[in-house]
Amino acid sequence: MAEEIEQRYDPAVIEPKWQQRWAADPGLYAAEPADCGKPKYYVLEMLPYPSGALHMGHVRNYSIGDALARQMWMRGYNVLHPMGWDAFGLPAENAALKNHTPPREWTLANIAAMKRQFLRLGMGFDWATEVTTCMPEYYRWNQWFFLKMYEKGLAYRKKSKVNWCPECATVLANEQVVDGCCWRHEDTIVEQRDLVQWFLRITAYAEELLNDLAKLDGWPEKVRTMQRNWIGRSEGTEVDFFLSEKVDQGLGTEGPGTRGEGTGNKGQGSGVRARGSESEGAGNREQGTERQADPAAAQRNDDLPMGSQIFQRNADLSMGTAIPLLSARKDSWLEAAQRGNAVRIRVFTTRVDTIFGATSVQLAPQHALVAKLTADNPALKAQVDELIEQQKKAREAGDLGAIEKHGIATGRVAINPYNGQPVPIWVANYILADYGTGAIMSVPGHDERDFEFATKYGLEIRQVIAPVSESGTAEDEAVLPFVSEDGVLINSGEFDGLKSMDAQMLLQSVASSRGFGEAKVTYRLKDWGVSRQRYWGTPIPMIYCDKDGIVPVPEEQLPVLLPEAIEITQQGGSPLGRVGEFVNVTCPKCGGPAKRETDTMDTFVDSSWYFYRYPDAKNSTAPFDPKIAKYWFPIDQYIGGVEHAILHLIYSRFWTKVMRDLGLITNDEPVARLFTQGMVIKDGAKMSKSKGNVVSPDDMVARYGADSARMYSLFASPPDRDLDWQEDGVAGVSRFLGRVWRLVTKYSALARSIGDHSHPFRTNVQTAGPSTPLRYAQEDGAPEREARKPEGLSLKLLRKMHQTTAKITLDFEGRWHFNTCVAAIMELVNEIQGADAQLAAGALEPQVMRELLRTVVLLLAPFAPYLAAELWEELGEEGAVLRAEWPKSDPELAKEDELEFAVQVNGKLVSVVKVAADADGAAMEAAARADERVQARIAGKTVVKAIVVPGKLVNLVVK
RNA sequence: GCGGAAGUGGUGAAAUGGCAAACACACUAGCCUUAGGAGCUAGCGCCGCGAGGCUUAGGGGUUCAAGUCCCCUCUUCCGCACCA
Repeated sequence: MAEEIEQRYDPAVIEPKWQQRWAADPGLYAAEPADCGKPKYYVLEMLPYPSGALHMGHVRNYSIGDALARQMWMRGYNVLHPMGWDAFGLPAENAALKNHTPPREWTLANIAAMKRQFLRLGMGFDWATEVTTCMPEYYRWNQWFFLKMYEKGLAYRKKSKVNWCPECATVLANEQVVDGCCWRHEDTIVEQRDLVQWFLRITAYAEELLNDLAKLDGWPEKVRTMQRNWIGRSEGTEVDFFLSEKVDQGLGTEGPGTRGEGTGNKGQGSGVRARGSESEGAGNREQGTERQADPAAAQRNDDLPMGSQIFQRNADLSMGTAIPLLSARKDSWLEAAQRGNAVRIRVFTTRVDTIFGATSVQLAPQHALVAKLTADNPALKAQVDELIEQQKKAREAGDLGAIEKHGIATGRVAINPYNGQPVPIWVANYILADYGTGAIMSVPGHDERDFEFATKYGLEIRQVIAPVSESGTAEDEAVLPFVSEDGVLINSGEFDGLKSMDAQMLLQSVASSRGFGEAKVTYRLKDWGVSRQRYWGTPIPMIYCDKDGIVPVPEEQLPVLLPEAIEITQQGGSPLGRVGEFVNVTCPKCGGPAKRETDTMDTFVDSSWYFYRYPDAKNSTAPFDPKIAKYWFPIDQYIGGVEHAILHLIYSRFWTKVMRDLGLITNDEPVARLFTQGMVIKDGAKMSKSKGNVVSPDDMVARYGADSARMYSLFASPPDRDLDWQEDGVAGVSRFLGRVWRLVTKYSALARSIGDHSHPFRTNVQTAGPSTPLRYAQEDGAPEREARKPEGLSLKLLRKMHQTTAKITLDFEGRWHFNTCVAAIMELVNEIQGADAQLAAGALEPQVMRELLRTVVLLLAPFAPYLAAELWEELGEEGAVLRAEWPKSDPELAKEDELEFAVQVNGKLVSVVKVAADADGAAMEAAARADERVQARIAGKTVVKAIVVPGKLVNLVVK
């Protein structure tokens, strides 16, 4: 009786037992040195933030990575599988406010708690290489990197408009603003503030970050697309329009930064006029003309060689002659404007070929020139302020794209440098100050947005691109706006007849040679603002001296330690600013009194390079040894949530390139293969406290054991899809593991009874390296034996076993459908169990039984490590199952000797027929025609055609 | 609006263009009794007593053959969104 009770699968007994044994063997999950002779495999899961408890998303993430790591160990690789803590960050400060626990204490306690969870889950991490980013041993290297970047001009300070989260009381990077709100506080609208901030010059690598995406063929296309969009490269042209009057004698050659005082008086009342102009059609053009202050511009028509044929219409472009001719031409109005230092309005456009269709210039409300133009015109300024307000509201609501277009005519006029034509200057709420130059030329004939705007305000719409007909000639008729770049220029003076693309190049050359523009590549990506006005982060190692200005902390003085025992508040700027002994230092240059930077670094700095630290985690003289990094990098497989597709992964790529240029590493990219797993959801919704649908891993482990929780998270759906957590499913997996346990314990004595552990039924015995997984290998030292062909039940079960092994091995190689892997093991176990009556009667030789049970345990080992360890021992095997050799599938034994195939008549399934496995197509067809049900279907009809797919099916087409 | 992914039983899901629904969950019936979050047997897409027919969001197409490929529509999720 008592014995019977003991014979139940009880993870609550098995798992703690093995957890203890593993804890006593710290080398178990340790990677070996580079010269171990094995191929390396670096498998990494994204490190968690130590919030205090793991959630189901973690369990899933780490179950995937751990299964992979374990399988690679079994395949003989030198596996690095580390873990660490993304330990800086705001929640620690919030906790400090709430509970009066110092952030450090709170964080370390959380780490301890979560580490216990990891250990209880049986995750195979090498804790000897643990990295905790809030420890000085780690963050000193953040500071070191910062100094290196400062030396190379990659870290710089500037005042700028920044995203400010009132809830966090700190600045956010662009990447951390989601729909106008804080990424941590979805309901908190991000404000814009002017602050002096430290930036990392990620834009210096924009081109490489973009181009190298092409190399990352082991990354999901989705992530690459997201990064491509985020970088947002756009090729175009910057062109100066000239203000037809001088705003300020002394200045005016800059674009958006133009300074100067508006003359003001001329603009008075123009805003009112703009509204009135709606009914005037093209009247604005006249308005511009009459306001022209530069007499030279009035001569434009005489200056333009409208009829001259610098190159022939529709003829091939001859740049070589065209450029010098055009460049040498002298337009008196242009010369006058340039000589007179006329104020330039620099616009960015990707369609400079449409510039003859520009019928206005549109400025962002926050464009520097707008302030000058409205300085003496309160009415106009009030209207501009309204546009700014609209833009701000739209930005906050997150739907800048849906903003209703509003604009105001300034009453001023700008001159198109290509033809001297005046166009009115407007201010519009759909123009962004921080993209391009903050100003555009509006071409309503060939741009959707400009068309909408021009229609609304009655601005002129002029067609300058004609679609090309099939015969290659220009068609003058087109529905406007015609936005295609597949067209030829019309109404564009001497450029008429050029193809759009050719015209872009030519117009660019003309602009640069005549000094009013240039080709320009613009990125959406902005430099990475890393200053945070918070305490719990890496102090920025900079000192401000009245005499010497900005002075970097000398390298030998690192780390700049975070002071302990300070009061955390969210008021009055950075908490460090109130710690006198931290702030007040002596200047490293002059020895005089100076002050430290009191901002800390964005925590994404920590996670940008933490994985380089793992292989050399104890290094106290460098962030890591380049030789060690060279061996381990790039990471072979990185696994994490898709929510890090932009932030973490683009920063990490940037950091890698910087480290490469510092000579620390040789790889261009940190990660060869990236896998983004799906979310864990419950009842169709993301788990969250507010929805009350959170499932705790501790609960699951307590009720069903770690193996069941882990295996369910792999079984319930393929890893890239979302997983719906159903507790009944966990129970089902637990029952399955119970069946395995009963099966193995029932026959383990039999399996153990054989002293000779060689395998009687291996047909193509040969030694195989880790990279040839499907080949068969003999166990170490065992003598080769004569192959025997198994029969009957042995054959049936061994065949299933070899088929299962092949399927799972293949899945690990790439497809990663671990759900069907688990299902396959279930099928195998079901089949063995289905023969239990025969097994109990002794139908199998002990060797076969042993081989079956042994293989089941080995196949289970990546998914249910505790049970596998227990049963491995139960089978009398020595050593860790983790280091046992992954089973090899023997194709001979996996092969079926009977073939079942479908027979269709006119594509409809009629029968299923069996033939010998080696039957050819003719034999299959004959067997198909002989089948009764098939006969009934084809009787009295003619078989027109017979499609035979060997090994698959026969389809008889009849009439 | 643009781009991407997805849509299959009561549920999670499976299926290199070749027998749709493997493996589980839930459910139903029966057995067992150590009455368990246990085990075993059988059933379980829909219609139909049955023979048989129908079925992968809806509609079209390609093919001997389509859940799978192509086109259109609908729905859900994700990303991007006046980026000039």
